[in-house]
Amino acid sequence: MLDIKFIRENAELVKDGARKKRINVDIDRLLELDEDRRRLMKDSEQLKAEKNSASQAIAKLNGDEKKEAIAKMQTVSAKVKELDAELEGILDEFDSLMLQVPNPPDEEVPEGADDNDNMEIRTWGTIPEFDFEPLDHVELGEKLDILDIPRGVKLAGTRSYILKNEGVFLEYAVLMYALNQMRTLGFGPMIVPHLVKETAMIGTAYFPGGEEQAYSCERDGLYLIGTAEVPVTSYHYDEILEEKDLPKHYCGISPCYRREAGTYGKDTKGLYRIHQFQKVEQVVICKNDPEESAKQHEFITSNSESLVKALGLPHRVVLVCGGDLGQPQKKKYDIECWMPSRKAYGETHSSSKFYDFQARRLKLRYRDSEGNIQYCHTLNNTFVATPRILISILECNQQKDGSVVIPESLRPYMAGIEVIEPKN
RNA sequence: GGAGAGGUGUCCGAGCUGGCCGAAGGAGCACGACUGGAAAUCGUGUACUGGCAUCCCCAGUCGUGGGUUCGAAUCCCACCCUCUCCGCCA
Repeated sequence: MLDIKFIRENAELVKDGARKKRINVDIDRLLELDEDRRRLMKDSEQLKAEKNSASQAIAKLNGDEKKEAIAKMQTVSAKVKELDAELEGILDEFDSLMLQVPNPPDEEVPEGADDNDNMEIRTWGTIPEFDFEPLDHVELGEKLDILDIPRGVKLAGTRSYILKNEGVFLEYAVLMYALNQMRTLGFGPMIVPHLVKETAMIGTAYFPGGEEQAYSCERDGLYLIGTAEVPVTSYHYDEILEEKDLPKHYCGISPCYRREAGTYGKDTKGLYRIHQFQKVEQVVICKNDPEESAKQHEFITSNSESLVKALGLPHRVVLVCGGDLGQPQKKKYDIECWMPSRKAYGETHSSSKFYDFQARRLKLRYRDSEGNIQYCHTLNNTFVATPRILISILECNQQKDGSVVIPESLRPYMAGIEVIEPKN
């Protein structure tokens, strides 16, 4: 959510931002409603002021005088009610429009319609070439007896899977390695609720709009998180922090649940797009300052780059174009790791900068050095998400004999396993 | 699942027989005094949101939404949330 004042004073910028993001929202209508709203508020408030001072006086009156004054006030009250009713009608439309206005993207965000127009910023590593016919991760998983998709589907439907044997160790090794790195980078880890209230979903700007993507537990009014970003960013919901305590660096580790509604037929093979995965997520809460936000954004992005480097995975960083940005983001980098079976880079990380867009909804504020209340800025980035990252790890590290060599950095967490040998 | 208690400012906590209550008191924080410096002590200030182009003033907010009233933190109704005890259970 943006500040209406900001929209009023930067109408063209906001309109242009919406255009760049390919989001349709009637800013002119919003501004029109804003004017009506302020006019009605002013009128109503003036009457209320009259009423307030009159009722003070009434307390001191007696008899007929009092009766007269009361009668007079009743007509004023009626008028106030009329104005407020009119105001309420306007506010409904005003509020819903406000929730739809997208955060205008940064200047350097490229124009574009979808992920094909994302801009490659840098690449790392050399794309592996095999002197044998490489397998994809599904075939590898079966041969190594670490992945069983058919039985996962049997139990839980499409986009389900079962990791087993060394696959389990590999997944937890990735997570434990990530947690370890997070610690040295100064991020405080959190295990958070996986079921959250609607306020957290709205506060982080997943709702309204993303309801279809979330699993909901109707009976309890709770939603399964699609990322730890939701509970971790909401951690300080409705709080006023002290500037000296910022920035806050947190990381959440959690399973993530996504319905993937509307993606039928897309990425149907293997572990790329699934309903349930695990993730270590970086979250930053910092002060209201574009420079600081930009600095933190580069920081969390480079953190993840160093992780995939340590795993030895060839990857690239792309700057996400306007049309591929969500409503709340100011700017977003994706990190994409090489996935041999796709013969392409596949998104493994998503690094987002929000400014105060989420913080406004979350009532997440801080007191600055002058004692003024400010909305915080928030950012987040995947640190590692598995099993998607396993696609790269397995496929890039496969050997001619069908075995997979575990990256050096993961071995301390692998219970002594250095190579996963084929069983089938 | 059964029974009860409660939701007030950055935090804790009074008020709840309706009227200078946006709210006592304490903690915290800020500034000042004291000090070589600090602690302690003393003094002053300190809720949020919005309107106003913002020092002043005005409106709203004591879980949320309605209602009663000239006037509600205080009375009534509905909903949400939290806690305690019992039961069940990892």
